[in-house]
Amino acid sequence: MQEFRASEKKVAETVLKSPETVITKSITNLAEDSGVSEPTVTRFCRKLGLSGFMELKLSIARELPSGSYLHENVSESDKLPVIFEKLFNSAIEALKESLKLIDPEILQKAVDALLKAGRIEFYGVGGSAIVARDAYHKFFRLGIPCAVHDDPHMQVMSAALLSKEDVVIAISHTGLTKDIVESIRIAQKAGATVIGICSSHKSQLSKASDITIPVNYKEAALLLAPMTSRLVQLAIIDVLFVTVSMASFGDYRHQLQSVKKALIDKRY
Amino acid sequence: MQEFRASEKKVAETVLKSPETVITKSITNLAEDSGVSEPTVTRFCRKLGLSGFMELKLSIARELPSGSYLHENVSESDKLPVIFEKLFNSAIEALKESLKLIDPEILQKAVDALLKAGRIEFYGVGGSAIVARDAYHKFFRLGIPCAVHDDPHMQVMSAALLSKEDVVIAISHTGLTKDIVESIRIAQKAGATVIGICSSHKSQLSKASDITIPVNYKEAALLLAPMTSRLVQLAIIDVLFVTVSMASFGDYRHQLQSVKKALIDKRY
DNA sequence: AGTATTATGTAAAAAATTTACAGTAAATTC
DNA sequence: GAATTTACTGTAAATTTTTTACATAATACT
Repeated sequence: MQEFRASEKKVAETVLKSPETVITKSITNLAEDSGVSEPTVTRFCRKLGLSGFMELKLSIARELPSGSYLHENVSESDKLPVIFEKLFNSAIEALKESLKLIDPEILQKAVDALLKAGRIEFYGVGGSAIVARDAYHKFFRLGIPCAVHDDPHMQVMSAALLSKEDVVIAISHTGLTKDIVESIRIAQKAGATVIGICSSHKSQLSKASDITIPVNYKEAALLLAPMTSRLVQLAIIDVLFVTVSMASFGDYRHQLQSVKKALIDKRY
Repeated sequence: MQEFRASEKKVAETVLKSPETVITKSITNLAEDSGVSEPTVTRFCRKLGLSGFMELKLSIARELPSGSYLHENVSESDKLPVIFEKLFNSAIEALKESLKLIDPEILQKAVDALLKAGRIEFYGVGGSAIVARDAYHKFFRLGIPCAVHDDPHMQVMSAALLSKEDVVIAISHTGLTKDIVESIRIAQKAGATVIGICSSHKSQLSKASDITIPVNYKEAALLLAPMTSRLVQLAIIDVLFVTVSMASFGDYRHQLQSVKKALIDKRY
């Protein structure tokens, strides 16, 4: 935005105001609406690294969500096909947004901690317990000593036994769950590093964690928030897991394969 | 496709062959590549319900995945930012594809069965146990008698006790897990309706189930398949849950609210 | 087999986008 | 403080792209 000249800023504002209408407009239209001339619009596009106005429209179209019913909550009158579409679309949007908003640097920090970890514990209660369990189910296969606790009492007991190299991954949608925050405080006292996964930057959990991975804090459809943010959380766990197993120079490869082999007889 | 004329089919083929290149082409280009004239391309667009070629390009751009690394597997040399992008993109693609491929009619059948259910049980082992548990965690809040079992022995015992109005939701990524198939056979013998959620049309689970919800059978990146299909499974559970709670005329509304209230003291 | 209808292409017109150029405003230098 | 230069923006023309109108070829039906 700083790089733009006065007239180009006008164009930028018009585009940002309603990107979805720009793609239907012609360059003359957009120029008029912004109070500038056509070549200015072209110059604006060039400055964005695009070949011209045509490409601008195309790249806006690509960014734009494909479905209808965007950022809409489900309502009681909705029938299944509509709920289906709304729900899947908001999940897709949440993942897209996270892809933009989550800083890979933070994830890398989390991975670094996990690679050094002597022991990894996953804490979550209620709905977040599922995510914790999923994480456990993955990391456990690498042969790293792991534990998952959805019982706050087990969490505090287990946390007290951790040591300096150990890592706790704490999951809470709101980041306001008292039990979880208490558990990680104890883990930290014991010297462990805490990775927090939650939806709010300002929550107790993110303040208390050593590394915070923020999920979906731009959520629009409130009713669907817990569902979509949980999908994002799971995807983040996947990223951490895949990166950890790749980063350790194939050390874990035969660990994973032996686990896979053990399951063969369980299938048709 | 049937509606198209010979020359229009040529255009359709060219577009389907590589949609991503069409958006960079001009109408003359596309006409040449398809061996037809420009107006034919315009006519083709009109038949699709679009105003012209311009709109075709835009709507293709909208459909097209935003990220790079499409349908690519993660490889050992990948660093975290790349893994992050690949994983999230394949999750997004999987959801988009499911949105197109899953027939709402089938989901509706599942909902109808669930609405009539006197008791709902969720079965899954290994990685799918997480999905089953998540489903339980949702439906249980509606006040419907529910159970989740990841232990095959518990599954068969519990299944034997079911009756005609009861429903089992069985989850298996491959659909080939012996234990699950055995469990649902017993549930069916007891008279229960079985809803199967799995990735293959031809799997044992889908054959054995009364209602099969297929997930992601067009998967490309094999290594990521279990991760992405699990996200889709969870999203489907969400759809079933939301539809069931909406469909019952708000009956469940205060059930959900009392559950919510019960949790207030657990937060800051 | 001839007529009618449908399908496709050619050429011209219209629309949209870009380029070249000119004028104005601002900034820098003397 | 004036002059010159540089940067910014608009006008008009040229080019490209897309669409429309019309003509011809092909197919089907009587």
